[in-house]
This record gives sequence, structure tokens and C-alpha cells, in this order.
Amino acid sequence: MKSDVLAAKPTVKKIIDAATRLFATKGFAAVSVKEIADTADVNVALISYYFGGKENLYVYLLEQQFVAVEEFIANLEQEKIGPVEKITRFALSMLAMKGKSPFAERLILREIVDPTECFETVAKKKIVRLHYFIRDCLREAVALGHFRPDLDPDYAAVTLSSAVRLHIFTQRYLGDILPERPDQAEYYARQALEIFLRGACSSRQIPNTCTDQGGKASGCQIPK
Amino acid sequence: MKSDVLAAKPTVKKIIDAATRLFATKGFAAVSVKEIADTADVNVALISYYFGGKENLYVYLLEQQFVAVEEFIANLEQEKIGPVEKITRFALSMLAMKGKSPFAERLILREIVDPTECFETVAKKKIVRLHYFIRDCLREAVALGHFRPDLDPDYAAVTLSSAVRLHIFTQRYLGDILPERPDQAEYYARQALEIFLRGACSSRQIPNTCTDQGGKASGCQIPK
DNA sequence: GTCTATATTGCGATAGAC
DNA sequence: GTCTATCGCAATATAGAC
Repeated sequence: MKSDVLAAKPTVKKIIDAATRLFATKGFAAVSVKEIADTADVNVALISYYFGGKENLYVYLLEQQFVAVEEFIANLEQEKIGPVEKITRFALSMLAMKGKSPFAERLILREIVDPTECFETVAKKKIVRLHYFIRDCLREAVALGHFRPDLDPDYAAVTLSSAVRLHIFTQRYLGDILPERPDQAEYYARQALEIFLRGACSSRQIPNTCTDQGGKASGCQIPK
Repeated sequence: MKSDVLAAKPTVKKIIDAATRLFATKGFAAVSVKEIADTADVNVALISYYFGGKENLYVYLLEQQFVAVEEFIANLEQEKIGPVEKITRFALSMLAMKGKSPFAERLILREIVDPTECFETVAKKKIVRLHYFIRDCLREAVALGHFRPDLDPDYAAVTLSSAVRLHIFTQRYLGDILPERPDQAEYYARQALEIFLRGACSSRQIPNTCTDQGGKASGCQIPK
């Protein structure tokens, strides 16, 4: 849409930075162009001038975020590492990308929660692609015997990305009651990942929730 | 705010039903009172007449949703069952409440993602309370030896509610690519729960992610 | 490129008829 | 209790001065 050389202009960059932060924090509907302009310290009219309106600006920003994520995924797919390490790196990717695109996670998660009309079809392809990446890793891990054979890769993929990602938003409410850790975000991601990996590979029985004793892994019943 | 007897009036009920569905689906900022009135098939002015405006209506609805959830939690706390079964029931609560308040999960999750000014302080107390319930169950389960001793209950609580809840929103994008299961929502919740429970109680080593071999459970390193 | 001023639309709320 | 008409306001976008 807009060439990258345009994004180098200081005024354009100020708009991009302010808009990215605001959209990520408050969501598309709750942010006004005036607020973006004030935050960026530029004139309101310049947003239409450079981007052709609020919607176009939003679409441009989201596409940029997905580019960053897809690059990350593409690199990961090429690496000669096992599937378990791939999803490990994916789960920690939000930390790895913190410097480059610190709001990518929030913006994408927002688009999942509140699909914008102007971006829904694009978002769908990208989100599905992201899902397939995780699912295929899980499938491979099951095939290799790293994970238990009864793990459902399609659904486990949703569990993994949910577990690792939603915490970004819970921080607002739970941030000050959670015990302090050296690097809170990374600590959380690693905790969640560890639970997932153990839960995916373990064939151990779950205490107090199994009616039969010697059943195989998949027979471990969760009570009604 | 409004007495329950008022909610029995057919017009009021139509407004409540339409507004709950719309707020849950699109979020507070993206819904207009006109849209609510049209969906409910009542006159626009009646929303102000009965509820005193859009914000008041939203606050009223959210409070109702939290009442349902808190009742559920309060009942759960009184039951003479173990902590593992308590969180199991909690995780499946969205299914248990489907009949009574089918939009509770969505509305609460929305309030976490996009805190509304008019409800943030109230929401904080309720969400923190919900978090404490889960965390205390996890603590107890660790103390009883059901879960591994190095599980961090504060952070694991966030992981659990994230894993079990976020899927509601991913369905829009992944709904048609996920393989069909008899009862999709329940199936997902149980899969996520099973992963969590196994991950919480297991002391098994994770394949391909551990550098040292014979380390104890807490020493299981996730690679950088 | 940047600004001011303004056009235009749609929102939420309410006064007043019925 | 329900409706119509309208007010006031804020939002987006743009025309045109500089």
C-alpha cells in the first residue's frame, strides 16, 4: 500500500508509532484519529493525507505486524530443529519480537477477539496459517513419539496459543497481585509452556480425576 | 440498579437479550443503541427510559453475568470435593452455565481485553476474586501432593483460565478448519483441561528440551 | 507538507405528543 | 409505555490557505 520509503519520513513514523500503540492498547473502535494525531504530535489532517483514513491506517499497521510474525515463522520452519523446540521458540516469540514489533501480539490477538470488517478476510488467512504451523509441529511431535499418541494436534494447538497469549491482557487486572518475578512476561511464557509440554508428553495418571486405575493414557477420564 | 421484577417486563427482557448478545459479540464500543433497539425490535428511546443510557445498560448486564459466575464459584467452594475436581468443574463451568447465561464468558473475557471505564473498578474486584479461587485450588493441590511441588500456583492459574477460555474467540477463525467433534466446545474444554492437569501433576522429563538428564522436575530447562 | 476551518455523518440522549 | 422529532456532540474526512 504505502512504500517503506514513505514510512521513513519522521511525520509518518510518528503516526505509525502512536497509532500502533493506541490500537494495541484500546482497540480499533475505541481510538479516534484525533487521539492518534495528538499522541503523535502531528496535525489531524495528516492521517488522511498519508494513509487515506483511519481504516486504511489500521489495515496498513496490521499487515506490518503479520509480516513480522510470518518472517519469524518462516525462519523457524527452515531451521533444522525438532518440532518440540520449534513450538518452544514460537511460544517465546513474543519475547523474541519485543524489540522489533512490541505490539504484534496485542494487535493480532485483538483482531481475533474483535474482527474488523476491513481486515477480517486477510486476518483469517494469516491466523489459519499460524494455526497450521503449530498444529503441524504437534503432529510431527506425536509421530516422533515425543508427545502422547492420543494428543489431538488440532485442538492442542488452540490450547497452546491461548495459554501462551491471553496473559498479555490479564496483566492489567492481575499485574499487581501476581508475585514479582525477574522478567514477568518471560517467566509467565515459560511456565505456561512447561505446563503444556508436560501435559502433551506425559502419560501419567491424573490424581483424583480417574475412576479406573490401570487404564491407558487416553482413558483418563475427567469427571462430569 | 433495576429491580429483577422490572426485568420480567417483556420489553425490558427483549432489550436485555439483544444487548447481551450484541455486547458479547461485538464489544461495547462497536455497538450502538440504535442497533440494540433494532435487534430487540423496540424503540430507541426505551433504552434510556428503562436503563438511563448505554453505559448503564452495559454495567447492569455485566453485573448480572458476574452474579451468575460468583454463584457458581460460591457453590463450588462449599462442596466437599478435592481441589483438582474443583478446578475441573470450574474449567467446564462455561458449559454448565450455557443454559443460564450463555454470554457470561464472552462478556467477562471482553472486559479483560478491553476494560470499560464505567466498569473497570468493579470488574477488577471480581476478576481478582476469580483468580484467587483458581490459585487457591492449585495451592491446595500442590500441598496435597496432587500437583508437582515446583508448580507456581499464581501463574499456573493464569495459564489455566487462558487456555480454557480464549478458544471462544478463536472459533470465528478456526471453527471451520478444526475437525468436527460431537460437542465442539465441551471437547475443546476437556482437551485443554487434560493438558493442564497432566502438565501440573507430571514430573516426567520433556523430550528434546532438556539439556541435563537426571535433573529433578524443576530443573527441566526450556531452551532459549 | 502542514495547517485551519468546515462539511458531513452518526451517535446518545431527551422533550413532548399520544 | 411507546413513539417522533430534535438537540448537542464528537468523529472522520476534506477543501483550501499558507
